[in-house]
Amino acid sequence: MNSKNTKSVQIGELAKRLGITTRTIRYYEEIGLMGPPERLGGGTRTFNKEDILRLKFILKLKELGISLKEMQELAEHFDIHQQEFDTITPKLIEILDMHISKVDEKIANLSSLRNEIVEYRVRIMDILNSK
Amino acid sequence: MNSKNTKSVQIGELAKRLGITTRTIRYYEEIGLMGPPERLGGGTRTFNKEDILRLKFILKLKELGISLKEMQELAEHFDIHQQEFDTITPKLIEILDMHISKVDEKIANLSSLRNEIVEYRVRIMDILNSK
DNA sequence: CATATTCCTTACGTTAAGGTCAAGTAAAAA
DNA sequence: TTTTTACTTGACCTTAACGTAAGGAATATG
Repeated sequence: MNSKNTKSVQIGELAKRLGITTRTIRYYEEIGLMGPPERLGGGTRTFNKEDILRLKFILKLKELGISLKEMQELAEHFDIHQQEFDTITPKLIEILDMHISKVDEKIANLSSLRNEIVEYRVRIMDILNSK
Repeated sequence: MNSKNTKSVQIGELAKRLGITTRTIRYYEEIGLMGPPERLGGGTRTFNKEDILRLKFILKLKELGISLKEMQELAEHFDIHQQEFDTITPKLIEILDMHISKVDEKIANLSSLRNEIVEYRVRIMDILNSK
């Protein structure tokens, strides 16, 4: 079973739990989003509760459409890195607000795009019908 | 001036007119969207009225959010390739309709994403305020 | 202990739509 | 004619977020 840490998990198990691949987890570590986890004697990664929380947080932000690069910038500002992971600062609010605006903009763009397509469609239909 | 064709243009001029780069035009030819244009003695590409219309059409569809790959499929179905470029068939209508649905879906997704972000934001604000 | 499973690192592949040289010709202008 | 542009092909580069081996070591199971 487990020797020192009561609730540590290996990478495969963790990936399965979260519905992602091991590659994804290693990748997040690779680009500095996850910070080096503890390792077993042989080098096998071990993730504790905190690591898991952080990973879930990352996945949540990703779900919200925030890119990994943006998360890196986020991590620069207030340190997700240094255990103060749950000390959420106004900077996050700021970023979320920016994201809301971005989303609003995208919606607006898509709406006018939709109109254009519909118009174009109408014109084509007219041509077809006038033959 | 011009010897045989009255209104033929070279690639640089055409690119400038349409606000794109020469690379783009060559690329469209490369992937078969444009079909081989006529050439001068030395190999310089020459684009006639028809070529220009086709290119404009491609750019229009691109503006509408249709990918180059989709245009290729489009070209398979009814031949943009063989001068019947302006014989618009119902297949184009079909594709435009598909696109309208896609756009609608994207809008819906972004809307619920927006809600989620706002909710998340509210929760964070609550945490900050309760401190 | 042997085998099966999981894990490790390294590193190239993937997608879209071109961008960016580089080396070499052709055409247009002076 | 010389110089300056413009054009040619070929080939490697770019971004995001991983996918997918390859080859080897470690852990778990019978």
